[in-house]
Amino acid sequence: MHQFGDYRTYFETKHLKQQQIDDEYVNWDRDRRADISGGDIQPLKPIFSGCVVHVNGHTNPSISEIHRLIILHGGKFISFLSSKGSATHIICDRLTPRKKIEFRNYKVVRAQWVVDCIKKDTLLDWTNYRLIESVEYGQKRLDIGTAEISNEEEAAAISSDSDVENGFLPLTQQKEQDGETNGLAEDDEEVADAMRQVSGTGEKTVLDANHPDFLKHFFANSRLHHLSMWKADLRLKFFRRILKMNKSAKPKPSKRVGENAVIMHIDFDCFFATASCLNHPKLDITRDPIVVTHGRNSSDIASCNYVARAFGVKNGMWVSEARRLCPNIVRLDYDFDSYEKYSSEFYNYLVSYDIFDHIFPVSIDEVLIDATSYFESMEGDLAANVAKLSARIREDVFKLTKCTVSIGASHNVMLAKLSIRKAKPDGQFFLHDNVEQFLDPLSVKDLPGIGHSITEKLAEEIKNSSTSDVKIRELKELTKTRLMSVFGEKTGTKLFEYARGIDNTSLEIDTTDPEAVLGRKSISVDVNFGIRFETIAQLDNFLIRMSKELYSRLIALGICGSSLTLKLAKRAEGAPINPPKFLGSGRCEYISKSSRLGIPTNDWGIIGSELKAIYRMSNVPVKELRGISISMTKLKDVDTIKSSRQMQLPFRKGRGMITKEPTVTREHNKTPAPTNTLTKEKKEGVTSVLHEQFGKEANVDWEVFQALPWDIRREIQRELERRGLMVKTYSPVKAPLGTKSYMQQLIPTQIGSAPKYVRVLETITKSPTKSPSKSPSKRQRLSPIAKKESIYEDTQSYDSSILNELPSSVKNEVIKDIEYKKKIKDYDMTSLRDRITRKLEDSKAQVSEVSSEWLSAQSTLRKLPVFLNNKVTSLQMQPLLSEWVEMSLSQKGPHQDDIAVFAGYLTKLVSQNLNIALLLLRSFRKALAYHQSLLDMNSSLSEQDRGFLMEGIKDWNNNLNAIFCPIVEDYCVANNIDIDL
DNA sequence: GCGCTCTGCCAG
DNA sequence: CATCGCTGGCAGAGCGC
Ligand SMILES: Nc1ccn([C@H]2C[C@H](O)[C@@H](COP(=O)(O)OP(=O)(O)OP(=O)(O)O)O2)c(=O)n1
Ligand SMILES: [Mg+2]
Ligand SMILES: [Mg+2]
Repeated sequence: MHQFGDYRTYFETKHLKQQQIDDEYVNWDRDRRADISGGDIQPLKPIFSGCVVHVNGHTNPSISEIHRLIILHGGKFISFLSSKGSATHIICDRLTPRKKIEFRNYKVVRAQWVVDCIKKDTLLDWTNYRLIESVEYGQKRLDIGTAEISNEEEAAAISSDSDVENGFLPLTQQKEQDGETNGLAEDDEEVADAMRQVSGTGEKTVLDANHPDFLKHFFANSRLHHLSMWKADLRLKFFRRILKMNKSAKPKPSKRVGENAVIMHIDFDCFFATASCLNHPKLDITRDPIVVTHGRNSSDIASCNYVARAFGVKNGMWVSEARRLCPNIVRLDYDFDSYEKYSSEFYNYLVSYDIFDHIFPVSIDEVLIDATSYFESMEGDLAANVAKLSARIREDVFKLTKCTVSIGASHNVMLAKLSIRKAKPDGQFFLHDNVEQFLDPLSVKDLPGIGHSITEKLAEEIKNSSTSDVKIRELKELTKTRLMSVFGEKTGTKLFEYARGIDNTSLEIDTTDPEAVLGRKSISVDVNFGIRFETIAQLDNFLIRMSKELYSRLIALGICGSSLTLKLAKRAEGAPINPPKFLGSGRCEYISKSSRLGIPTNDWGIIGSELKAIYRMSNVPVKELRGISISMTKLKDVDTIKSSRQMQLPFRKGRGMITKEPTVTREHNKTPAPTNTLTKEKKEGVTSVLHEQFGKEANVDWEVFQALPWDIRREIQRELERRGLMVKTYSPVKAPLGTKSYMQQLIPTQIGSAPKYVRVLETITKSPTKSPSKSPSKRQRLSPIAKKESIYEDTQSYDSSILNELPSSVKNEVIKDIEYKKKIKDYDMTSLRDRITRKLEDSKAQVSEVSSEWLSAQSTLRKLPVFLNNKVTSLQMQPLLSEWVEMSLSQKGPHQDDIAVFAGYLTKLVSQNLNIALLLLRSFRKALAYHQSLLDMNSSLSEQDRGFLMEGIKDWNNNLNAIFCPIVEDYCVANNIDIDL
């Protein structure tokens, strides 16, 4: 990879340079024409705006001519493909079979297209110039059916082996006859090189989560991601709409339940299938069995039409299963843009009615409407009126979207949802009388909110035999008490009431709850696809990318959270290493762990560090990971945080702030993208503040510093180092092992006889484990502290040094490793040790040894002199405290003198810098939680050790809760600060 | 009885 | 090659206080 890394850099640089040259050329040309025409120039129409064009092989006109034409008309030209997807069009007059597959996801178009576009002065439909002719799909037997290149290419790819069985004619491709010799006779050597990059080993396609662009790529293609995002957007939009309407003093319709209420449930029929099918006029949604999917076997079917359903095909089913049921199934590609478009038409139409009491978006293709008032105000027969409105809505929506919707109506939400099942497809049904007869024969599974598990459990409860599906008629025979004892209070009641047609769900969105103003209670990023890691470093990188994704979403909403949860999917016992679905998660066991951050944040550095720390407490080997979810709860509005006493914190506002590396944003996100410019301004601002402070004193506001994005922090840190205001050795960037220096401060010479320090020697040494000469004495073994420091190197962001909660965890892991090495065979531990050794080698630092006497001398420490040392800043305390906790644990807890000293210190700190105080308390909790978990999972501890540790942890917790926490709490109460310890 | 964490369920 | 198994809310069990 290394050699290719350089190669790639070369290309990237070259790429950037070319854009500059292109821009210069465009300017030059404009000036030239201005000269010719005497200043009065007609700017060329930017017909290729948005196009990124790449030329492959020999073309007519030539590559250089195309290059010129494209850039003069507003397009971009790239002479190589740095990664898939960077070009929007590939211009090519000949295509080898190999290239055909390589370019399957591009719009491959003949050079004449460029010429004709300029002739017509407009961007012509590229499909008329596509290199490969459209496939005929007159017969519905075809296993394809899209006009998109990708499917044609698929067809071409499989034609050789399965054309007979699938019953379609291979494409006629005389072009392929040209073969390699002709097609690859590149006159542009650079292009050839670039192509080798793409097709060779150097450039990997986005496959698993290790690729830097995996998240972007994955989310761009994930239907479930789209569904979730659309839903959240809609909820927010309608929530805001209600807020606005309430403000404009419009009396909100009173809630009505019972006989009068009319709830309408409107839902597109097989939405994705119908919408995608509209891209293919030759297909008939009412006759051809159609599914929307990515792949051909273990790929999910997002939506299938009603023809396919007649065969037993269902949404969510795999293609292989569907094909078994219906061999002639036609697979179509997703078209998320068009789904969004149709949905938008639909919702705008509904809003324009302005007669409904409530409009409640359920999903992109589905709403619940409370039309009680409207029908109350109508004359005549209710059923007739409902039918009339339903028919009109269906008709109008079809005119707008060419998609059919169905409508179910009844007196409550549950019955409306059931009614629509009867209505579909392309129908309507108003359930108003004979409810019991309607319900009785239905399956319990049909009830909304009652899924597989509950149904199964109920089946066990009712019949002795399992699985046969329980009808509502049978459900009614169970008493409410019985249901509640089996399913719990809520679920039991729900089952009981639903069976009798009772449902009091209101469509009204509660805007009175102050918490509801945020529109949500949690926000999360989940990935359970493509998760395959070999090393913890890969995982760490991915966690950072996840954190950045979460950060962008928090920023987009202008919120922060103070509780973070990491959920891991671990390959289930007995599940195959490679599940049937490529890069899927397979059968998994789920483990979740949450952490209170103390104060709300959206900083990805903090989030990332925290996640790494949580993971390390999880005891799940990286190789076993199949999925990762992170989620923020206890959300707060950024403005609320700002106005509530913690103003000094530089929390980012709703928009316009972003770290240097722009984070992935959802493609459909309408929020204006934050700009880098603002970051720069911000950064300069911060730096100048810092300059002022330098003038006064070397008094860096660590609190502010801590809350900054890591890149800014690093910049400031460099500045501080330059000015000698920050101990350089605290920087893992420049001196990874340097933190040893504070160990020297921490443990002064007064203890014991002939103290031996951990020292970092600058000498370059290959093998740190074999350096007896530099050792003060005794047997050689790696210092746990030295190991700890080397771990820091794994993290690339500066925040990990100052903010990381991890140190104590990892360090203790290592200590445990050393102490109980013989007893522990844990996979993770071993790999951790390897990692450390390797890291030490990499860092080429030689660490001298700590004798066992020295270690035991430390554990008898009674005071931490650091408290008396004014030179140690508050933040630098953090790692020291972890040391303290750990040392004292072997003594069944901290010494009361130490507690008193720290309590005194804390009392002062709290008024000076609350944030740091909170951070320190958190360190304690973390360290204790970690030790606790070690204790819990390590069954090989001796009873004595266990007793010591248990007592120590208990004692610590008592001290923490009885002494330290009240100090902070009292201060906060006195100053009216809202905290969450 | 209350609040917290963790797990499971469900829908689109 | 494949494939793109997300996300948020609610309920319940279990635990500490
Ligand atoms: N397991 C699922 C369920 C749904 N969807 C997507 C595709 C669906 O088209 C869309 C809407 O979901 P519906 O439940 O409304 O299903 P359909 O619209 O496809 O069918 P119908 O509503 O006619 O039952 O959500 C999905 O991707 N995966
Ligand atoms: Mg639908
Ligand atoms: Mg739907």
